[in-house]
Amino acid sequence: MDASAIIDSLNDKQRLAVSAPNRATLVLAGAGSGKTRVLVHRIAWHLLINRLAPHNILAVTFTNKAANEMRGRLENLLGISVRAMWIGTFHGLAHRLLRQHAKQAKLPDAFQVMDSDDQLRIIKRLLKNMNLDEEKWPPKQVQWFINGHKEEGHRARHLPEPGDPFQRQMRAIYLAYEEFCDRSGLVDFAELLLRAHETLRDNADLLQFYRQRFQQVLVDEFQDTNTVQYAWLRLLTEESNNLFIVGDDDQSIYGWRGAKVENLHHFQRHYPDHQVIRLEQNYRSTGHILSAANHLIANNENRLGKELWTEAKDGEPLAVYAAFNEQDEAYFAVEKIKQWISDGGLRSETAILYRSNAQSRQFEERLMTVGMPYRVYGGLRFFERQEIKNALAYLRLAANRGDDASFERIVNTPTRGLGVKTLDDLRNLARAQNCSLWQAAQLTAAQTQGSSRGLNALKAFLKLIEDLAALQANETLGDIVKYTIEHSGLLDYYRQEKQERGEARAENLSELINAAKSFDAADNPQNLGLLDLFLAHAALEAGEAQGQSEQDCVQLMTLHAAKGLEFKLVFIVGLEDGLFPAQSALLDPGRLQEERRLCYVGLTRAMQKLYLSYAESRRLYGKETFPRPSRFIREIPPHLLQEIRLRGQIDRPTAPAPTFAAGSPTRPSGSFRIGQTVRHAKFGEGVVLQCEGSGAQERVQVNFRDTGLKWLIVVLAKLEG
DNA sequence: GGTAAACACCTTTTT
DNA sequence: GGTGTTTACC
Repeated sequence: MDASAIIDSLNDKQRLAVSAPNRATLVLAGAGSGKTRVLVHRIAWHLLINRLAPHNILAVTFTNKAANEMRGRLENLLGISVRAMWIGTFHGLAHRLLRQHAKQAKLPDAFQVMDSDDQLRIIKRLLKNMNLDEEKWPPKQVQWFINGHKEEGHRARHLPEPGDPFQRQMRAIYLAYEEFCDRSGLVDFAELLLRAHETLRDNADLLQFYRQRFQQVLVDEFQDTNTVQYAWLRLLTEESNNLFIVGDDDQSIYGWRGAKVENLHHFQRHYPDHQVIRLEQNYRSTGHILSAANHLIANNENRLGKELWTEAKDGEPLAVYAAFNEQDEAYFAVEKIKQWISDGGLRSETAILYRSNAQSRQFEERLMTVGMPYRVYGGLRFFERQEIKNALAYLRLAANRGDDASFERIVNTPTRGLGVKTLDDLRNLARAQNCSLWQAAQLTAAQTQGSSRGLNALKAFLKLIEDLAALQANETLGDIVKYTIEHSGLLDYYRQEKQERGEARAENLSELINAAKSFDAADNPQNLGLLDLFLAHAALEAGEAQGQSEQDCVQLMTLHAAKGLEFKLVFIVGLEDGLFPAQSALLDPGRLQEERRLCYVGLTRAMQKLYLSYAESRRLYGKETFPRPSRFIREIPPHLLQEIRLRGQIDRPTAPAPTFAAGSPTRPSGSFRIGQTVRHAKFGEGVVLQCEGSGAQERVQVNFRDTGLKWLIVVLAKLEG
């Protein structure tokens, strides 16, 4: 394979990026401009043209999916395996680093990774220990505080002692949390990043080693990096300047969880010699869709600047549908999808995108009634299910008796007569002795006289865990997991649980056994315990929400989840001020801009046809609301939009949307129908929402497009309609 | 220890 | 309004 094979299939800008000289490079890659392609080909270029070995390259992504895709495409392009190459997520790579250098990282060899759920449990336990009221110190907020500081690179001891008593207490909790994690050998997600950074920073020889090893560092979705992630990258590349980043400031939608778009600006300052390459040719969408997206995003400030273009045709205008209410909106979308199918399209080519998960319900119900298969993204993933987490907790406790979090989780699951009383005694003893719950349990079992129910149960539990631990020394991973699930009593416990749910859980448990049997740690070649790696894998890669759904189905997801995907037919629904943009963003210019970028991401998912919809009336938290159409619709030039009606003044033929009957009944006797479009001399155009009274008392409530809700006396208002 | 009633919550989410 | 979680009671 030679250079031409890497270069030929690319456009000029992509070539420029792939063959760029070895110095800091920023590729501003617009949506659908082939950014993964550039990354993959750039790596191939290093291997074939610059003669680098695979282990000289570090490629970082945010999700496992992106990492897997990159590796797959690379191997496809090169026709060889690139196992020696470090391709992975920030967290995965940090984990790998820490495992290999646990000593320098000041971590126990068998340290365990915990997910945010584990973290929250620990915080709750800690608050109880410290006698703090959860009302006053909400665990979620504590978690947010701790993670926020870790992502900024701050340890509790680095924080100045605040005067504010609330902050001071927060800091104290953070300190206690760190202490607990250290003692239990537990590492949370943010800790992986922070610890990896500190380890390199504080071990000169290690840093030198990796700086020499990673001659090229490539980063995907750079706009999503947080402070520590960027600091870590900088540490590795500030000498060589060989940092190749791909990103799009217009698609930065994770500011709320610590991502810093500013890192793009920092990069330009920290690497003064850098080059910038813009990928602006879009291969995904029609001209009209792109034009709409460009106009929308032009309303944002401080952009690095970029305008997408395409050689594709303009295509159809974007359709805008003003639904009567949320059910009507769902009805509309599903009708259009039915049409798409009958025109020969696939369900899997269509996606309904919404701002918040709660919105999926209406669409699911509608899809269900018409019997159309669909798939909702999001929700609990495999390794996050409680039965799985319980099974893992047994494995972890047996592997590491100091893991109090796991101890708490399973000591009485399935129930074995270890109630609140016994546990409280254990916790008190553990605190008094400053030891783990496990040690406290051992002490109790050894010292307490008699044979109360609780004591026997405790002894049995200790024995069980010891047995499981003995097993771990000798058996294969698959057998360890199998035996653990069976002998812990979990399998029986879930089997006898009510019907379907129990069955599903038992099934998941056997799926876990399968996963263990086929777990292949080849990607992590050190001679570390396979079980430890498996457990870390479970935390770092939570798996899919649903199993392989091979079926051709309509795709439902949040706009966030849609990033990186594309569909021929896209619906962006709930385009209402207060919903999208979200209520809390309306008054904050910074957050409003992020909402706009989210909308931009949504628009650019569509390849052929895009529907935008909003409801004129929506039930929100049990209350009827009359939102106004989203400002984002107004930011798209009218000539790109086409208003669609299924109903309205013309006629509403066969299908009165089911909800009209369910809502307030229309009054055939009155002069106006609900949903009817009317015109007022002063207020302009609007839609009738409610009618009441008759004759001189007849009043109608109208939602005017420009001025919002008004009640009008019919005989006075001179409404046309 | 398991169930029902009361209660809080209500963007977005990957690792 | 709907859901998930804590509390109260048997």
